[in-house]
Amino acid sequence: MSSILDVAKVAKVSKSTVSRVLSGNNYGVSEETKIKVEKAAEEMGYVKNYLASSLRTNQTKTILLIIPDVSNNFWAEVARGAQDYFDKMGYSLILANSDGDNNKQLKYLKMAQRNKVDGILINTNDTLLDEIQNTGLPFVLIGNANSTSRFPRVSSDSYEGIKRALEYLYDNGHRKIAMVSPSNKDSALSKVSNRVNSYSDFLESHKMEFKEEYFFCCQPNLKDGEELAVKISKMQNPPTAIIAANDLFAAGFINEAVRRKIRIPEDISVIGVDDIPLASMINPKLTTLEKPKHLLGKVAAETIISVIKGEEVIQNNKLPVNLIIRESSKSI
Amino acid sequence: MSSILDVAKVAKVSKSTVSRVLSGNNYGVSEETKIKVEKAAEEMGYVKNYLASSLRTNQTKTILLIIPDVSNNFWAEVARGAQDYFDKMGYSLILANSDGDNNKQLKYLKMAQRNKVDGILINTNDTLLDEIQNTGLPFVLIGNANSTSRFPRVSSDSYEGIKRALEYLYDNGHRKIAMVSPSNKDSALSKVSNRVNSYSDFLESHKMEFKEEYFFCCQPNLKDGEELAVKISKMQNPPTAIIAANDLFAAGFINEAVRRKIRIPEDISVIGVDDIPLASMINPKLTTLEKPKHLLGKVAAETIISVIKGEEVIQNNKLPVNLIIRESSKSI
DNA sequence: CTGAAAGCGCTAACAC
DNA sequence: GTGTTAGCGCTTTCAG
Repeated sequence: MSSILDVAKVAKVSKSTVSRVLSGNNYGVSEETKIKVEKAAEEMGYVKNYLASSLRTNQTKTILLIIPDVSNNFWAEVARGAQDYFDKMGYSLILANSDGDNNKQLKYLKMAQRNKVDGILINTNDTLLDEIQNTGLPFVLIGNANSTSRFPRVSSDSYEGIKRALEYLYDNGHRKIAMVSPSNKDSALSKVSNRVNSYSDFLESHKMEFKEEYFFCCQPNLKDGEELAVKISKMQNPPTAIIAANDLFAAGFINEAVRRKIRIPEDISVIGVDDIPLASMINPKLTTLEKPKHLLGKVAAETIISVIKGEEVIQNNKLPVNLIIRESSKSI
Repeated sequence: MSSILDVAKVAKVSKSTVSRVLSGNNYGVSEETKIKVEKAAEEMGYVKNYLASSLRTNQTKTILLIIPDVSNNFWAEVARGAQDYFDKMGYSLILANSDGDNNKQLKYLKMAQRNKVDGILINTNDTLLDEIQNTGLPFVLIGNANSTSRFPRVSSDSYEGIKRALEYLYDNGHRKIAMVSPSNKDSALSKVSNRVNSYSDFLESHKMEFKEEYFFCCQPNLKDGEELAVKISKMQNPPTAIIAANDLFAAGFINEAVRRKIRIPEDISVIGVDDIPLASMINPKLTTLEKPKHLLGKVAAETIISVIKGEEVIQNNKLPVNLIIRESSKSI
């Protein structure tokens, strides 16, 4: 492996000059020597050792991304969006899966300091904010728009999204609209959830009553979707529309509902959230609130680079979500 | 940021002693001083700078993973499997998406050298093998079991898997079994594809004839699956079973077949390949050959670490695939 | 415009 | 068992 010194010898200059040329920092290097150096480096197939460079400059051009799980399509898309942008900017992306576990997140944060990454992109709950700050590293939070806005954060605008979905249902004649909140009842009702806020604000502004029986707290997975279908199939006065926890949940709901002879969308319109690939593959194709997954990753990536550069960034950047109307919903 | 020297001062020892203790390399350090050093480091919240360490030791404890696309569930699972293992071993995982594009792969290979990763995990076609070797870095290939076996490689055993699926269909009375190959006809028939080899070997050993009309070459996606359903719906003598290009393809096939009043599995049994989450969510639930995605990543990770250590590794490690029987297939 | 020299924080001979 | 010293390969003053 040839070093800067080898290049210097071949080009018959000092290694500082080589460094000046090769780091792009060639203020005050004559065009002539510049070419001489570049040619020498090219000829001998020199590749710069970023490790040594980083040790000096204290920047690694590497970002740590901490997400719950890449094998969840949502996070995979976010990762992809981020990596695409980083790649363009000459950055590398270290991937870390936390499963939402605080201990794992702490472990990765520690690693970040040792490995000297330039910044951290993380999806986390509010309990770890202090520790994140204590790393002393630049960071950007991803997701959880409802949380504190003291820090740079990019997430999707669920408040507006849910409102959009409710408007669509309302305009199509629905008045008995059930809402599923992917959180526990306490935090949901304590005004911490954008989704619930959006729901209750909408009801209020449309002179509708908040009914406990149309409000559900469930885990955003297939199983809970199926369970809700069971529950609803037994209701005397079931809703005519439902906004699911997410697409997976909606898929489970539809499967079980159909098994119980509830027709979708004739009996109940269902709207998912996320727009995962599955959404357009099930039958009926799912109407859903599309979250800008890839964009979320890209904007988060842009933001962390801005933070690193010391630029001013938006503290709580909410990306618009989009209602995709497919086959699982209809007017009444 | 405190350094090893600060710790040395506090503990009143030399920095080499500190290094000896903190790098775990404490041969010939008295228990007493060891404790003294550890306490000092702990107190001042010292965190080791791996950059400096790496520059000296020439190892970064970082592996580069080059896959086509994380937002494809198959690769996401592989990435997750690898990262889980690396994490346990104290390694970091740099993620790179190539979209199968040679130029992108080359770019990442170049990066690997500069960033001094300890090794490379890559899914690639055979055209880039020389360039990969030329990096001088340890590497392990992922996937494409049918390709050259001159290098360490881990992939799933499609030959055996397809055989298993065929046996299942045969034992259940099927004699008109169609095969879809996710490659073009030339390479498929030129004995390069494990899948096709497995198919023709099976036919031969069961005294069945290879019929052109039951052999299809398609892209492994939803659209091509739908198209094949159209084609098959028009056949005079359609197959009673079909092994799809993959699960996505199978989903497309089923959707379109049902639309054309072909009953699955009553009229045609269909078997997918991959076992993506979708497989168990569509109706009917898909019988499929499950590839050991997570395991693939894990074993690849294990293997690269072995290669780095200079240990002997299996050159062409084929992981067993598993037939999951669900609802899309039945006996005749 | 270019070179000499110091040093980033760590490890690894080599002494004692 | 512990300290001294010389770098790893680069960037960056500081001279000239």
